Amino acid sequence: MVRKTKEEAQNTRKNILDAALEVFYVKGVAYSSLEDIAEAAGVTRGAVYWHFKNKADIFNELHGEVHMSFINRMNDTQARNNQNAIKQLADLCVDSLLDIATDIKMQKFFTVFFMKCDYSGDLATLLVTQNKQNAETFHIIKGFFERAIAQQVLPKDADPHFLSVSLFCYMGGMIHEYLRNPSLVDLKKMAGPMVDFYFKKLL
Amino acid sequence: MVRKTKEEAQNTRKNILDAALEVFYVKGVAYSSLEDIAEAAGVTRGAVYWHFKNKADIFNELHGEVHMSFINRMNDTQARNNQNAIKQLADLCVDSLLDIATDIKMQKFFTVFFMKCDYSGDLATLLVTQNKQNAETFHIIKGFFERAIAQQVLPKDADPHFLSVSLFCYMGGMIHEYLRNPSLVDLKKMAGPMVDFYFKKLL
DNA sequence: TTATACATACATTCACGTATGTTTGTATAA
DNA sequence: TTATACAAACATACGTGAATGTATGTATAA
Repeated sequence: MVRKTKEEAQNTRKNILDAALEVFYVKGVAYSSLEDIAEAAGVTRGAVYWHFKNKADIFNELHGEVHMSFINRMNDTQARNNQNAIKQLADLCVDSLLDIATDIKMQKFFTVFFMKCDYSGDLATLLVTQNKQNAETFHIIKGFFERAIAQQVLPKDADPHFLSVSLFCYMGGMIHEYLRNPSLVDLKKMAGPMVDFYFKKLL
Repeated sequence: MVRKTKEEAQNTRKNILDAALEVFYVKGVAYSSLEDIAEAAGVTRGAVYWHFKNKADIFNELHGEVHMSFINRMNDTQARNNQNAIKQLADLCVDSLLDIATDIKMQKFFTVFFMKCDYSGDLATLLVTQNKQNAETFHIIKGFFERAIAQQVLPKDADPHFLSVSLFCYMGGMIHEYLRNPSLVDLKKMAGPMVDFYFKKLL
């Protein structure tokens, strides 16, 4: 039973990626074999090697997916640039956090990225990729602050770079701590107040 | 050439731990074999297995060391509890960040913990341990805020729990981002301003 | 017909845990 | 005090399993 249609092939590819996320989440990237992934996807390693070069390739693909969804969301928000940029940015932060707090797949993604992965060997290049993608995210955030200054929502002497860095660290820390210990940082309840706390003194 | 004295034995044990940190930092915990560590320490796997149960045991030991040094520092600061608690806490944060920005061994420690380790399998229990230890750290931080309220440095309606959580996330994010991309978050220069930025909101 | 989309089979490597060997500090009894 | 027994502190050797990448087989969509 082979030679599926192109559509079917794309489907098994997607199944492999979905299965990989699940296996990575449960066993960790380092301890997951391609056999594990294949089994979870209902195929053999042959199929996995047909669609992907190796484990790192699969992991890269997963990472790209998440990054894209976040970039798209940010650009969508940015597109409506008539409103108060600070409010837009604050809403964007809260929405993102609530998304992570709600969407189980997102949680699995970030848990894998933060805690179930050793960024060494083949995966070391991903750190470089992540830095580039973070720079992209960072640049967009900076844009919000710059527009806020132009809108005179922030004072002229506000430092967009500094603000972006601090916000970036704050957000990353929240996501990380939430995933590590949801009972300590209950994002569903605290996302709003936590973000407000950051933006409070800026206005 | 065997049966060293007790003192010598403790020394090789320390050598193994030092070598392990180095190997973990370069190759990642998941991709480091006990042979790698033994070779770096100038011994054989026999010595490693004599002093430690397995790789996870070594990693646990390393983690405990770092945690202890931080707890000690916090308790030392806390002991001088005559001063302004907020100022103490702020100084503590800046000092810790500068320490990490300066001490290469610390950087290797945290780089391994954040990016060179898959917390799965045998290492999964470390997440639980870390949570307990974080709770300890968290409790001490909370104490600072509570004393600040008692000192009337903070208003009575300030929420120590909330403040501790946000500070904890902020600090963790800074360390993580610094290690991932030192050029983006230059801790040596930004540690002071970043911490000030947080505490400014409180006063 | 041919390349696609896999499944199956194979060879190799590597790391792990354990078992065993060896030497010598060290405690104890005579 | 010294001889002796024991166990500490490793090194070496062994067996095993597991995962990897590739090579090959095969049925079918295009």
